[in-house]
Amino acid sequence: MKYHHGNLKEALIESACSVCECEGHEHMSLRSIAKNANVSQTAPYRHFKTKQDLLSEVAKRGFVELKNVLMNASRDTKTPEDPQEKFLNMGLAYLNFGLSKQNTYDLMNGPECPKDDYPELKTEAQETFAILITTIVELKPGINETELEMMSIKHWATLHGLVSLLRNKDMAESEWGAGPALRSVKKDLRKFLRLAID
Amino acid sequence: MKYHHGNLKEALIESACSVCECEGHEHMSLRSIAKNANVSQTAPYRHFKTKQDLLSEVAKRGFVELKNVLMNASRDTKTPEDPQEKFLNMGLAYLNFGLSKQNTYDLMNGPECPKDDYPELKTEAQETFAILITTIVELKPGINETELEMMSIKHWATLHGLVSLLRNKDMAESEWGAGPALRSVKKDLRKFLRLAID
DNA sequence: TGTACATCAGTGAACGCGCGTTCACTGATGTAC
DNA sequence: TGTACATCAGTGAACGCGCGTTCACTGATGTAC
Repeated sequence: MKYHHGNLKEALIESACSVCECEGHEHMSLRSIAKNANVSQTAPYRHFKTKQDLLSEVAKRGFVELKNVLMNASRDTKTPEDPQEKFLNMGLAYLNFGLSKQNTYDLMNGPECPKDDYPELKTEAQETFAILITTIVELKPGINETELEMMSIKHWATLHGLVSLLRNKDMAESEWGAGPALRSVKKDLRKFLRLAID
Repeated sequence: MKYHHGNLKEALIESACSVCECEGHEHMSLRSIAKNANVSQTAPYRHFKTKQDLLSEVAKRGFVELKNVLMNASRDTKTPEDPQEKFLNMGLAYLNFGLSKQNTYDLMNGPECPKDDYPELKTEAQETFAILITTIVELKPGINETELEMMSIKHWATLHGLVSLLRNKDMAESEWGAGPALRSVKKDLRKFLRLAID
């Protein structure tokens, strides 16, 4: 170990991203992030003014990744002339991200990093939403402004809500009520999404 | 103040409910709940084994209230022969609950009170979901099991997701992207729900 | 009805923990001359 | 090229806070005789 790390800022962000997924975003302490980067607990203060500054970087990277995930899903669609299929793939990619990066997803959407305090974070979040809208416009060409807004929110709410329901252990593992339903939805997400998007 | 309170258990639960809404469920400390009930910080231990036991009581009451809210909405529908209208009113009632009792809503759906550890809480949660299902069956009579499951999850996810999106300050107050859309959805929730339920 | 006593329902002090942050410091680096 | 020195990027100790929980206690209540 050199005394001067060389690229500690980057290392801390990566450490924070990893701690976030492993420990959960509400258990991310500056101490554990520093320790995980093999550095003293006060070292982060050379690179970030506050803990929140570091967390917002994690959230920002989350949006960058989600944006890429969505764009890739759209690009890789076998039948690019079929906007329905395109949106379906994007929806699946969104769900997949939300389910595999749960804690990051929460941090991105939670109140811990107020987007008004972090312009870059805000931009990334907005651009992510923009991808969704763009695809919906393709889905229903000629849609008017109000309808477009409603459709966007509707689809987004469905995806967002589904992420939340599917990861709810209490529900998913229940033998009654929501449990079986959630399991059968999970078994064929594509089929479910097709129905949800109509 | 008498030394013996008389009904401290009930008073503590009510205090917890009020602290939950005022401070947020993640800031509920046993100390603040006790203080809010004008009692020493250790008094709760005469009535609850752990903090979690007390919190689960708050969540349970949340479900009881939500259940009532949903049943009332269904019962008070002017045109009981119109299941669509009935479901619409229930949806609005659900949204209203989620938006006005945000912290309780989070506690109910969050991981703080694992439902498997609190059978009564689990029962209440399941019964709440059951009301939703029942109404959907009326909505589409003759619907088969799988479709029913999908419809339930779809509608529930939409409601759940919308609660989350609408209370997101970052989004709702944004001047770009989701902001305007969310505001226009909020302005006419009924219209939005009609579209979302199709 | 009066009293001794077990039990119940409170109390304040304290423990031990983890946290964000500050402080005075030290070792490494780079640059002016 | 060598050296003095400013600056940078780390360090460990400590502060102050809030938390859940435990402990030994005390005041109030109810009940057996």
